[in-house]
Amino acid sequence: MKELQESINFIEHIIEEDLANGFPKEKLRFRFPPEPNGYLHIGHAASICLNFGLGEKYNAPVNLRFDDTNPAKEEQEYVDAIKNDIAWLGFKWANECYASDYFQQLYDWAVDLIKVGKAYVDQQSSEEIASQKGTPTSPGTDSPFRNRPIGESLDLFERMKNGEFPAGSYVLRAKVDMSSPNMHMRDPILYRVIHAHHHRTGGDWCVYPMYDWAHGESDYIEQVSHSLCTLEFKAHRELYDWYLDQIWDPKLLRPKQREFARRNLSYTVMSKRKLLELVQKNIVASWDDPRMPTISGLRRRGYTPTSIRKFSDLAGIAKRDNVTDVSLLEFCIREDLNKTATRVMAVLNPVKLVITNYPEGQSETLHLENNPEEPNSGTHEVPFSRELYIEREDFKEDGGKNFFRLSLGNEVRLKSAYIIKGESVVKDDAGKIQEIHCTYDPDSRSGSGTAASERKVKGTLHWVSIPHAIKAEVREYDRLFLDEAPDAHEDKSFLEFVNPDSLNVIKEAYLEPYLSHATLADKFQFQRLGYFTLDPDSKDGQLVFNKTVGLRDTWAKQSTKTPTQNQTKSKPTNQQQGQRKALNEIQQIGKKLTNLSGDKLETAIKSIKEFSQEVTYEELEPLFNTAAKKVGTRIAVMLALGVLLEKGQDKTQVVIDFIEAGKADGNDILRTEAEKLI
RNA sequence: UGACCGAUGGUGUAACUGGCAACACGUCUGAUUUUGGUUCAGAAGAGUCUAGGUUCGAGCCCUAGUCGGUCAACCA
Repeated sequence: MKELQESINFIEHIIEEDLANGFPKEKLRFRFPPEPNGYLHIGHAASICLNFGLGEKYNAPVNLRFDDTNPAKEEQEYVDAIKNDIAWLGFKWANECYASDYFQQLYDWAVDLIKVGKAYVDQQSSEEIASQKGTPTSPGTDSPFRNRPIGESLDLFERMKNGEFPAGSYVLRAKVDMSSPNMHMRDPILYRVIHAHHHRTGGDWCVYPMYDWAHGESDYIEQVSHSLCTLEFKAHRELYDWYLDQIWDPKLLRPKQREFARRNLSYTVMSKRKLLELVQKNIVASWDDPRMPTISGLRRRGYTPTSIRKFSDLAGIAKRDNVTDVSLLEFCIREDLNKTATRVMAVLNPVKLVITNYPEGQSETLHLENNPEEPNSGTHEVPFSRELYIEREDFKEDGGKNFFRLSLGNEVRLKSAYIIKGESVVKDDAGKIQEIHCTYDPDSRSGSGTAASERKVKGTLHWVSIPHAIKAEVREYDRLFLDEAPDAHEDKSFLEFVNPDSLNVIKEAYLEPYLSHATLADKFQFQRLGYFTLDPDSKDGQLVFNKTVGLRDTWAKQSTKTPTQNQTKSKPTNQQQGQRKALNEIQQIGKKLTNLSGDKLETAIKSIKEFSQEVTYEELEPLFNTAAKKVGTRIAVMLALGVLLEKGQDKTQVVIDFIEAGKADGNDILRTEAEKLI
């Protein structure tokens, strides 16, 4: 019996291999190392879920370590936000660490490096240092201070630390290799002078370690076994290892860095710098604007921790560049909310509905299921009366066959209430519908058990009772960018693709009164519309709801014959195909040829012949060498050759040889086609 | 014109030391449904960037290309 084994990613493969090679499981340890200079986004969630997920899987500790080595950019506000986000996602860190906790140790090690001649103080300008660095294709040159006496470097470094020099005046550099093909090895800077207030160490330090120096050594201090980071740090690995070599005690664990691809999401950007720009330019209101791909933005939008973790899980971890479709994220939140959200009714674009045979002044209390997916979720009360609001889109005077909603002369059910029939409309001078008049079947009340209540009608509408309804603001969101990968255009700024209609505010929506008790923690499904949650902007009596995501809507998809998403998506593909050369088409079709038969085979052969009209002999000839086993391609080439011969191509020896080879082949189709060309 | 990564349906990932290319999203049918939701049943869609090679057998191995990414901050 085959066990259905859950597939593991390449990082887990590495860990499994280490374990298999004798690495003790109890020494596994991970870390999530954010720099507190911005808010976490859905891309970070991939890293968080990877590291903490590994911790859960192997029962290993995971540290939260703030990489706070640059006081100019980092703030306590970000530390707090990051901790909040990770905790919200449901992860627990073993230790809350800071690179700044290790400043003294790092400094001491740096002094040791100087003492053994592996570091020196340089006093050139950053421009000079940069120009000496060379380029990826040409080696660098040594700094004139590279061989400064050890004692002098020691003295200068101490004075740097003591604040005797202005920022930018001196740096401490590692003495590695100025001609290394790896730019990071060309005497990288270990320390620079910065006079700025640090969020934790205040004014204690005037020198701050660079990333490479701080990061690997922090991993070592914390005895992190697997230090996982994104691909752009791949080139840093050599330096990471070199630094470790200088201080590593073989009795202790030696961390190892491995890299994975960062996660991108379609129709948004995923870099802190760009997200910050959106905030600063007021394109969005804040870091937690519900349109932002930040964890805080998604939270405010109504996403749940479960949905984000599920997304990270489904999206996976690998090493190639990627743009994950937002539809996967949307699937994850719908899946979660479908199981958990309380069903309520709300009308966003109202039109008045009058039930003419329902007694004026009367009202009654009906019961609405809280969640049909959850049998024990109970019901809540919803008032019903003679005058209701329904969605304007839910009525058409003459709906036609495929319109399942209310129209004149037709019956629909009002959700959890009665079956009604459209009778007439009242319009204003402009022809806009003011009221819809209908009659109801008093015996059809939902749940009454009568035959009338169990009648089948085409559609069911949501509604709210006008005299009982409460008003609220509802904010609907669309993708922030109109382009699938807004920051992938070399010639254009991502800002050019901002969607001007990403926010739609409905000032007056009508909700059933049950929603007056909504809290920020509640998740609702506005029936037939989508999932909604309360926004923190809400005040007493002034509720504001955010639309998290709409329900799947196959009807809208059918009726709007221009599904924008798919069209924009398929366009480039079509263009590419349109531009693809005829020869490539032939090869492509040819590959499958041997798997086809009957009509499909005929069609394939026909289209190969069509494409052959656009192929020159010069293009085709190289394919005569196609390996014998690639029969499909050879058949395709044979077919194309046939077309060229018909057009007057000479039968050279090369051609004859190819045909003869075809005649001798074991494949029937190839033989037949070859014989036709004798 | 260097070094290092990467390339599998529209998208994201699988395929343990070579053995019928799998899963999810998305798309399309049909059934069920007091949400045009959910659920259920099914379908289409790639022969694994190209060309050679090794092998009984290659997405996995070898060779040569092509395309994409990363690397020259006193950022991380």
